Formats: sequence, structure tokens, C-alpha cells
Amino acid sequence: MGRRRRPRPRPRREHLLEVTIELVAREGIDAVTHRRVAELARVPLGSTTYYFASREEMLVEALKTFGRQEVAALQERLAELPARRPSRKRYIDGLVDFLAPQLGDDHWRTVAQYTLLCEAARRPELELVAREWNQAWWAVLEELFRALRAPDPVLEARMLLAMLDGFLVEQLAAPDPDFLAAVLRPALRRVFTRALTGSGS
Amino acid sequence: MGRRRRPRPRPRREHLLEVTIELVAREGIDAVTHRRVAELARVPLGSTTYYFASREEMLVEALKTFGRQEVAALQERLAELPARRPSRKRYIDGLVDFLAPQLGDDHWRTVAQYTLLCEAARRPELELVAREWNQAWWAVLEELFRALRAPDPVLEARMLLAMLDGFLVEQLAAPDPDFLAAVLRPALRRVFTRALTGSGS
DNA sequence: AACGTATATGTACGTTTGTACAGTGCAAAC
DNA sequence: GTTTGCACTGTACAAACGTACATATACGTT
Repeated sequence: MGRRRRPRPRPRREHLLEVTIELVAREGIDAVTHRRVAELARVPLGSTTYYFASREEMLVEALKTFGRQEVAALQERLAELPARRPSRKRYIDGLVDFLAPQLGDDHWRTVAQYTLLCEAARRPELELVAREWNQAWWAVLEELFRALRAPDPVLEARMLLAMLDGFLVEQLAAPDPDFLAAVLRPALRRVFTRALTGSGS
Repeated sequence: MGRRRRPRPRPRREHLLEVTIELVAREGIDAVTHRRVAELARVPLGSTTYYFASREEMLVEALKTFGRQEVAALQERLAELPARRPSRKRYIDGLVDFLAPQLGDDHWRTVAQYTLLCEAARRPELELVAREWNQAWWAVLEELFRALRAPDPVLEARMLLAMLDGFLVEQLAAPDPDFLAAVLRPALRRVFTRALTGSGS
């Protein structure tokens, strides 16, 4: 919680992990080599083998750390929605605001996120992080639908998360500048309206 | 006519592309090297440089071809749903049947699909294929909702595709054996019921 | 039979890669 | 003041890599 007032001395290791993730997102996993990471982090080559036993470990560690950071960020952001008597509109705006940066400035973080999921299909060590990430979101959305007195918050949450995932994945490849207004907001409106009326089997 | 040695009915190049995609899905893009591809395809190393100008070209070509194959497969499968007077149940079953293999035998194809999308975020050459894939699905689902007389087939289709994408991405990392019955089918039921009543803004 | 061309392959070369490791500096312990 | 231990780094090297290219083969044309 209490943030150190030292701006400089961030541990080397964490810095390397950050650079690695950025590299994964911007240039692909191929680009993650000891030398490239060292160059971007402005540390000597030896550092990369000092802090990590192998390239594999460096990469996996970076992905895990990143995934957990995203979960933490989500929960932190969640705390900013106190919402005693939540309105539907407020939640829609909240979600839109939450997703908006992912389509712009934080675009590369989204790329990293879904690259992580793809990689988790192949690497058992990443399965847990992927699962944690899903569950964090489910919890958030489930809570949300519960607060809105939706009849079936659990399924509702799973459906909404899937939809948001899908939208982000689509935007990965072919970003649409008008996506927020043209698609996301209407879609969310529809989801919330329906969830509240409880129509459907 | 074949002298004696013509066991290769399929052109070499296509075979290399298939092997490349399989490698991407099963071992990651890292694993795609000339030597590894040649080994798996059981062709001499020289072949890989003969058919492709560079590793880059081989990889991109493989991803593009794969993407287009998936689109073709989708439309082919679509033809098997003639459905003059479609019932809701029939479409649900159709979609479930269509997605089911992706979670089992064809799991690695799904991995390849979303790896392709991630890669398209970084490589402009892949943007078009990604877009084509999206549009093919939109067309299919839009048609579907239109046939069912849903009030807003366009938005409906976009929402459903996003949801399906999302579900598949989730299953990538942490496959749930009971996913079809426990999540997908109920979710689809709900989507279709709602779309037909037309509730929502 | 001789030739020409497209297809195909084995080998070799310069680079990049992961990683080991001997060495350096430096602060605390003695 | 010397020793010790540890955080750190520069260098070296075998292995793997992408790619060029000279050579070989197959086959239609002449």
C-alpha cells in the first residue's frame, strides 16, 4: 500500500519483466531474446541470465506477473465503484470507461493479455493465472448483476465476460475507431436491459 | 503417370503450410524454424527455402492460408443447414455441433485461430484475413437471426459472435469438460429467446 | 538422343542465439 | 587492513539459425 518515495531504485528483476512483456506485445514472443531484452532495459546482457535461469523462465515469469498485475488492477479499479444504489446507466458507463483505454493507449496490454491466454493453451504453468483472471472478472460481473437484482447473475456474468473478451479480441486485429459508440455501448445497453427483465429460459 | 515413386498426391508447398500451422498451434511461433518444419514435413531443409523466400513469408503465408481455410470450412458447413423454416432449437443444436469439435479434437485449430488474431495485431498483412473471418461469421449469424425474424439481426449477430469468441478463448487456457452442457447451451438458449422477444433498447 | 527448363536438394557460411563462467567491485564482517 | 560474500557484468563458445547457391534430377520438346 504505502508507496516508497524512491522513484529510482526499482529492482532490476521487475524492470526486466516489464520490458519482456512489452516486447511480447509489441514484437511478438519471437523477439524475446536475452540480448533484445537487455538492450531495451538498458542493462548488460549478463543481467538477464543472472536473474533468470533460462529464457523460458524469464518469459513465463513475465507473463505470470503481468497476468496478476491485470487482476490487481481490475480489483483496484473496482474499488472506485462504491455504488450503494447502482443504476444501470452508471454500470454501463463504468464498463465502457474501463474498456476504453484497452482500445487506445493500453492497446498493447490487451495484446499481451490475449497472447498470454493463447500461450496458456500450451504451457500448463500459465493455466492458473489465466483461470485467476477469468475468475476475477466473473466475480466482478456477478456482483454487478447481483446488485442490479438480475434473476441469474452467474450465467449472466459468464455471458457478458465472454462477450467483452470477444469484442476485445476482434478489436485486436482490426481496430474500429467508432467501436465504443457504435457497438459496445448499444450491446451493453441491451445486455443490461435484458438481464433485468430476466427474459429467457 | 507415376513411375514408381509418386506417393505425394499433394503439392509440397501446401503440405509445408499445414505443418507450419500445426507447429504454431502445438509448440508456438518460436518453434517455426526451417529445420523444424522440414523435419515434421519429412522434406529436405532446402525445400523450405525453395518454396518460401524467407521464414517470415512462410509463417505469414501459413497463417493466411489457414484463416481462409477456416472461412471456407465455415461456409461449407453452413450449406449443410438448409433450413427453410428454421426452429430455434435446430439452430442452437447446429451451433453447438459446430463449436463442439473446437473444444476437443480440433482444439489445436482453435489455438491457431486465436494465435492468428493476436499476430494480426502486429502484422498488417494479416489484418485482412482476420477481417474476412469476422465478416464471414457475422454474415452467417446475421442471416440466422434474420431467418428467425429477430428485430435487430445485425447487432444481435455481433453480440453473439463476440460471445462465442469469448467462450472459445476462455476454453483455450482452461478447458472445462462440461462446458457444452453447463455453459454454452444455456447461454445460447438465452440469447435466442431474448433475440426473438426483441427486448432491450 | 540431345537439350532446356523447372523443380528439387545437400551443403556450407556468416549470424544470432542461449548460457556458462571467470572476473570485478564493494560493503559488511572480522 | 584484510577477508569474505554477494550482487553484478563482460566475454566466450557451442549450438541452432536463416539463407545462398552449386548441383542434381525429372521431363517435355526438339
